[in-house]
Amino acid sequence: MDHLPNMRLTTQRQIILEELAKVTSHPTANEVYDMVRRRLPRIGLGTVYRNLELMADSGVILKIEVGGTQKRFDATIYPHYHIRCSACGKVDDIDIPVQLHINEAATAASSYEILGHHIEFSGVCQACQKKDKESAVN
Amino acid sequence: MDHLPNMRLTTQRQIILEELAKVTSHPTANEVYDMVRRRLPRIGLGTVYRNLELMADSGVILKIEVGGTQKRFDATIYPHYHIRCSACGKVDDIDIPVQLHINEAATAASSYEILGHHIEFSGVCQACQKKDKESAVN
DNA sequence: GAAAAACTGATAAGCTTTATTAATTGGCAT
DNA sequence: ATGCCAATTAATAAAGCTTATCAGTTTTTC
Repeated sequence: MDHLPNMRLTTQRQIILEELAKVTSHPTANEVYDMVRRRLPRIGLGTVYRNLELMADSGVILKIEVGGTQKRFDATIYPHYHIRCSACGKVDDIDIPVQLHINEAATAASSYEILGHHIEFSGVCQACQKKDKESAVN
Repeated sequence: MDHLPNMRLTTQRQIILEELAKVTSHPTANEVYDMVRRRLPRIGLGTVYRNLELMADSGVILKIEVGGTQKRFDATIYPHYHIRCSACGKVDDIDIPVQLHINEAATAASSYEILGHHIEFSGVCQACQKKDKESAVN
């Protein structure tokens, strides 16, 4: 949120961003760490955490805090919603129109100063639907 | 989600539910633990976690997984949305109409089997708005 | 009333995230 | 180019939240 005074463009930062931009899954910090480590084997996990957090604060990437215990990150920063598989925990984008009007409804209904909203759908992904059918046969 | 074979109504379970029903905040497991411990000083934290999880699975209470790292619980189980203060992390209910239509939109837009959705607003609560103004004077 | 099942409390273990610190690096002004 | 200094890094420890384990207890069932 704040101004970022002298944010250096380090190798680590560049590669973290590049790797995150490669995928459309919404990796956790640890998953990003695994991806980046293939190119920078000596990078520390703390560096990945720190930079993901910094980049999210500066708006370069998106931090997604949905169901489940872990934070996830996304290089796609335009407003969009997510769906999370209740079976395997996978998170995908879901392409429905952004519901601008509900922020106004929220402003009217609450004493908070509204900053925004996020919608998270829950469902069962195709892979897990298949698994369910198979195990139902037993 | 599953059938719950012989779920006993233990003292611990009753008191956890009673204490949760007393508040409209959305306490974390640890906060529930603190509340319950005033009446059952020897209860274990694991028991609180286990029972909150069980009751959420059986639909008696609601498990809320919003921004922030901790799970929160709510004795109010009718569908409603939440707002989270980005400054202090407090979670409140927000009373706007449930957006039934977006589940259909999601079904059309995705290969997932849609189970439901949740909307989380982010904002600044009144207490934190005051604090902001005070510190802005400095 | 005995056997089976569910549950508890205590504790340990697991996993994610944050903090600490000495060493290194990138950017800027000489 | 060179040197300086703040920002950054890697490594590690520490912290925080949640889940697993298990012996002992309570409840149910027959």
